[in-house]
Amino acid sequence: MTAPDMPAGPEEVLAYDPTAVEAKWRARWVERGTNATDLQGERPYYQLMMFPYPSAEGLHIGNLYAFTGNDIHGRFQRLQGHTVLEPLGYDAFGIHSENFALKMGVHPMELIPRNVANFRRQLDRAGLMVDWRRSVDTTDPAYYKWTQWVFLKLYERGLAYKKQAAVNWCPSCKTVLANEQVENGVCERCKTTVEQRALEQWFFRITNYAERLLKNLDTIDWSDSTRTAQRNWLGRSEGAELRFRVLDPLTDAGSAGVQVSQEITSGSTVITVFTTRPDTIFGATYLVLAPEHPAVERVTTPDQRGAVEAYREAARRQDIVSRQVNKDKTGVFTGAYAVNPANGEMIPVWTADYVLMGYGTGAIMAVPGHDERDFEFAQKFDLPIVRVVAGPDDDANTPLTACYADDAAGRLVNSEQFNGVPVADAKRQVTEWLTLRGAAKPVTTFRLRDWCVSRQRYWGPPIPIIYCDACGTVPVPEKDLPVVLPNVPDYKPDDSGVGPLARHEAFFHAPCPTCGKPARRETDVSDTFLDSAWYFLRYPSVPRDDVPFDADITKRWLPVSAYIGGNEHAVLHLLYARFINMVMFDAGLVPTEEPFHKFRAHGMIIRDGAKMSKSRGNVVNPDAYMDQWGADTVRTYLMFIGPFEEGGDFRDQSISGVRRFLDRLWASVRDARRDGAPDADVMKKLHQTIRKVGADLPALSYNTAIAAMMEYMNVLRRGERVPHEFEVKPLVALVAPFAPHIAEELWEMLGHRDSVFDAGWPAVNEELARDDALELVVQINGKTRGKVSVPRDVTQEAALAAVQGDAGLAKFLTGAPKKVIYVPGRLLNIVV
RNA sequence: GCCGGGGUGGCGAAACUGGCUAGACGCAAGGGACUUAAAAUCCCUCGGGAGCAAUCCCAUCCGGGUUCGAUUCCCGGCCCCGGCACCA
Repeated sequence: MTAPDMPAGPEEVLAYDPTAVEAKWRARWVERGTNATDLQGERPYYQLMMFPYPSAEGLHIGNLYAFTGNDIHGRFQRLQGHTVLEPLGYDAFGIHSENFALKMGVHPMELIPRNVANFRRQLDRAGLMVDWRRSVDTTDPAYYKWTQWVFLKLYERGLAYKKQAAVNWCPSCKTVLANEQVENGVCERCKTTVEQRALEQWFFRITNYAERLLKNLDTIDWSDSTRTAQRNWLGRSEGAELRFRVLDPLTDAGSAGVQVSQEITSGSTVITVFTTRPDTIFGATYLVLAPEHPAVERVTTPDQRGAVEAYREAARRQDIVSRQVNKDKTGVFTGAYAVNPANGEMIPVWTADYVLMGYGTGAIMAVPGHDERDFEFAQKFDLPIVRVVAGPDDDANTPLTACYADDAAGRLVNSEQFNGVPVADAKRQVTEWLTLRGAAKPVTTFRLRDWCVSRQRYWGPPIPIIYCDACGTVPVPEKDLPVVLPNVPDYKPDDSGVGPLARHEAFFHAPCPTCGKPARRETDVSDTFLDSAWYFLRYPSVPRDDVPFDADITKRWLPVSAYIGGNEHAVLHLLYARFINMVMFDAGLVPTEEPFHKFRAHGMIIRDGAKMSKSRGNVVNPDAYMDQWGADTVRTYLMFIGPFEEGGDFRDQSISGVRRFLDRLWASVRDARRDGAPDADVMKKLHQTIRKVGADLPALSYNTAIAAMMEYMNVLRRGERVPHEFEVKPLVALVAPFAPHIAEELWEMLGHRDSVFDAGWPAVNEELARDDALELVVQINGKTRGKVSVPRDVTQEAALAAVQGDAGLAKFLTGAPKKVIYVPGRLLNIVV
C-alpha cells in the first residue's frame, strides 16, 4: 500500500504532469479520429502550412513555430464551427537531401524514410491537428507520378519547352540552378561561385503569365512584404523598343558627317534597344550591345574584330559573380556606327558586359547624361555626354558633373520640338513621334525570366520525355506514369553536364511510345520547386490513385483558406505555386486563378538576440524542451514571445512563466467549486477576455491573446481565491488552440465526454462584459490629470460638473474653461 | 543604391481608427507572508530625477512640425534586420 515510490499525497497525484497528459491525448485523438477531417463536412476550411524538408537534424524550432501558429489558427477555425483540413507532408526531393546523402555515404532512398520517421515522431509530440491520412511525400512514386503529370500538362499547353541557354552552373553541386537559386553570384546552397554554361534545358513559360501574376497581387489578401517582394521580382517596366539602323561600312562609306536618311531601310542591320526613357533619345550618344548579342558579329568592322573577339571570349569565360558583383565598366568599340533616329546623328556602337543579354533586347541606347551606368562608362571611354533633361534649377547649358536621373521634376532641353516638355509627357510624346516614323514601338518588359526546371541530378522526379530519332521529342503517355526513379548505387553527379541517370542503361534506353523503336529517355530530373508548386492541390485527394486531384473535392476545398509560412519563400515557392495553379485554372481543373487567398508570413525565431545556427551552437532542439516542459508549454511559449508575424527571441529563462500559467489553470479547474454563484466582477473580466482572445486569434495576435488570458488568471486567483467552475470552464476553451492536450484533459475533468474542439467557441455575453460605470479620462490643457467615474451615457455638461466637483481635479482648473473637448466614452479635455 | 519591417524599462514586449497620468502580460531583481528549512504558492516594489510627504519634473532613437492632446500623423537625420540589385 505504501510503496516508497508511490506519490506522497493526494496533492501530488493531481499535480499537472504534461508527460502523462500529452501521451494520453495523443493516443485518444488517434483512437477517436479527432483529427480526421470529414471532407464532406460543413463549412470547409483549408488551413495550409508549408511542408518541411525532412532534414537529418530533425525538426527545427522554426518549423515548430510555423506549425504551431498554423495549428492555432486551424483549431480556432474548428472551434468556430468550420470543418478544418490541416494536412502536412514532406518535401523530400532535392539537392539538399542528395548532397547530405552523398556526404554521409547513405543512399537517399534509405536516408529519407529514416528522416521522415523521425520528423513524424517529433510532429506527433507537438500536438498538431493534422489529418495524417492525407499526407504527401514528394519522393513517393504515388506522388511524383502526378508531378510528372503536371509537367506533361504544361508540355501539352505549350508551356514547357527545351532550349539551349546560358545557364547558371554550380561546379560543386554539378547542376544548373534557377536564377532564384543564385545569390550574388554564388550558389544559395553551397556558396560556390556559379559559372555560365550553355546547356539544353527544359523551361516553363512563366513569363507568359507575368502580367496576370502581377495584376492579381492587388486582389489577394497577403502580407504586404510578400506582395512587394513578388512585384519587385516580376519587375514590370513600361518603355519602348527603339530601332537604330547600323551604317553599312560599304554603302555608307565616306558618308560620315553627312546627314543620312532617317528612313530605316529594310535589309540593313537594325539594332533594337529597350528603354524606359524614350524621352532621352536626343541624348543617346552611343549604343551598347551585350557581348552575347548576335548583332555584334555582324556589325564589327575588320579592324576592330580582334579586340571585339577577345572581349567576347573573356566575357564568355567569366563567371557570373565577377560579371555581376564587379561593376567596373569594361567594353570595346565595334567600329560600327548607327543612326540616332531622332536627330540623324551617327553614334558609335560598343559592346560591354554591363548590358545583359537576358533582359530587354540585350541592347541599349546609352544616355550618359541621364543614366548612372552610361555616365560612368562614357567618362571612362571618353564618349560625349549631352544634357537633354534639365531639373528645376538647371537650363540647357548647365554642365553635367553627374548624371541627372530624376524623371519626376525634369523637363526636356536640347531636344528640338520637345524642349520644355515634362519628362512624364515626353516619354509618351517621343514614343508616339518615333512610332509614326517606324522607329519605335511601346513595350512592357518584365524582369522575370522563364523558369528553368532541368536539374542534372539524381534525387528528383525524372522528366517524363523520350527522344526518338524518328518521332522526335515524345512525352511519356499518362498511362505509363510514373517514370520511376531507379534505385541505383551510383548517383553521384559529374562534370559532364548530363545527369547521372544517363549512365544507367536500363533507365536510359526505352522504346518510343509512338513508334516503338528504340529511343532514349530524358535524363534530367525536375526542380524540387515543381514538387512544392502543386502539393496543396494533392492533399484533399490523397487516397485517389487515378487522378492527381478529384474534381469535386478540389472544387469544395480549393482555394486554400489560409496559408501561413516563411517569407523566405516569397518569390520562389509562392510565385511558382501561383503560376502552376493558374495553368491548372486555365485547363479547367481548379476553381480559382489564385491558390492562396490569404497568406501571412510569420517572423523568425532568434535565440538570445542572435540568429540560430549550428556554428553558433545555439540551436534549440524541440525534443529537449518538450521533455522538460511539455509540448503545450513549448507551443504556448513560442506564441508568447513576440508578435507572430514578427518573430521573437527565444530565451530559456522565460519559459517558466508560461508553464506557471498552465499550472495555475490546472489547479483552478481541479479545485473549482461548484456551489454558490460565480463572482460578477470575475465574470465581467471573463467575457471581456473571451472577446479579446476571439478578436486576437484570427489576426494572429497570439502574444496579446495569451497576455489577456494571463491577466484573467490573475483576476481569477487574486488573493488565493478559489474560482467557481463557471469562471474557469470557458477559459479552458480559450486556451485549447494553444495548449490542446491540457485543454482536453481539463475539459474531461469538467465532466465532458467529447473533445473540447467540438464544443464550440464560448460566446461573449455582452451583458456581463459591460462596464456600467465609465472611468472618463480627464485632461487639463492636454495633460492627463485623472479620471472621474461617471455613467456610460454621460453628457459633456455632466462630465464637466463631475470634474469640477472632484477636489483632486478641480485644483487644476485655474480659470474658466476656454475650450472643452469631449470624446464620449473616452475622455474630457478642458483647456483653461 | 532601391524596396519592405523595425528602434519603447535590466530583458521579451503592450498601447484599437491620435486620447484610459506610456510600459499591460511575462522573465529577471528586491522585500514580505506561509514553512523547522527549502521548493511551491500568495502579497508588495520595480523607467529616471527631486521631495518626509501629498506631489512635481523628465522620459517611447535624434532634431523640427501639425494638434487641445503624438509611441501613433508630417518633414529631416542616425542606427538595426530582411529582400532585391549593372534589369536600361
